[in-house]
Amino acid sequence: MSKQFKLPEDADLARADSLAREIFSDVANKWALLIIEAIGDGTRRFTELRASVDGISHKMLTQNLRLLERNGLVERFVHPTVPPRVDYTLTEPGRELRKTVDAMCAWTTRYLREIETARRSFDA
Amino acid sequence: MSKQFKLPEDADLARADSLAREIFSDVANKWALLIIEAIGDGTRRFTELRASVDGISHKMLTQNLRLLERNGLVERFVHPTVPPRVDYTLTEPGRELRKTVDAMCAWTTRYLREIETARRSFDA
DNA sequence: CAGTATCCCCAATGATACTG
DNA sequence: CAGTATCATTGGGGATACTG
Repeated sequence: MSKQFKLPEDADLARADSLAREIFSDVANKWALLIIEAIGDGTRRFTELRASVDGISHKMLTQNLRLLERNGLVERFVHPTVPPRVDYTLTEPGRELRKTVDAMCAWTTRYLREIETARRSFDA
Repeated sequence: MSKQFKLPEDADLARADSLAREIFSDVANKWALLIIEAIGDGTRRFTELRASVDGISHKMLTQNLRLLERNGLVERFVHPTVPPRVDYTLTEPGRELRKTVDAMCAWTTRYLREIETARRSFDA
């Protein structure tokens, strides 16, 4: 049985393990990863993200931004102006995670053709 | 607007782009990634995977294995025996993707505590 | 054992309307 | 503009039974 997460020898190892699974579930989803990628190394506003993450709904964006914020991957700056302006940036953990997302995107591009071919042969 | 996927200067760039999004959606989901991680560098049987991927249902396992097979990330060896025996292994693209999954798992472990802290402060 | 098929239902999601 | 709240819908996903 391969363990997905290497954990420190800890008294409550089981708790840490379940926490790891929980975090992984939060993070290993399409929208969260695409949002992280969209924020990138910049500062993005809500509307910018909405436009930049293709196909995401208003609700999904807020929901996932809250999730990312709660896990400390994204920082939220509310400008006390009217109309309101909110800027999102990645935190250090967020930036680190982004590196792996970058790798996943690169992987997708790299194997695009192979995958297309595999699909065609499978569908036949 | 940041583009998630860097694509070759291609006549039908748009098509490639939508394909990339599609593949990313297939791949950037919890179950697919955990299955890839569970297969690892070995040869795993259906039942082994079922036991190894915590919380996955019979249905989700078959479904995601088919998806991964269709995209050419896992290979399926059916032994013509009775009872049947089916072995799953990662293909080269699958092994490459696995590296990024490994990175994500490592990230999870690395930031476990920070995230836990962030959550607590957020929930307050 | 591995896989398909069926039923069924709850939760995830979209659409819409409203507020500071 | 950014966000919350509410409602309606659907399809994701579980449970179960059946087959080669």
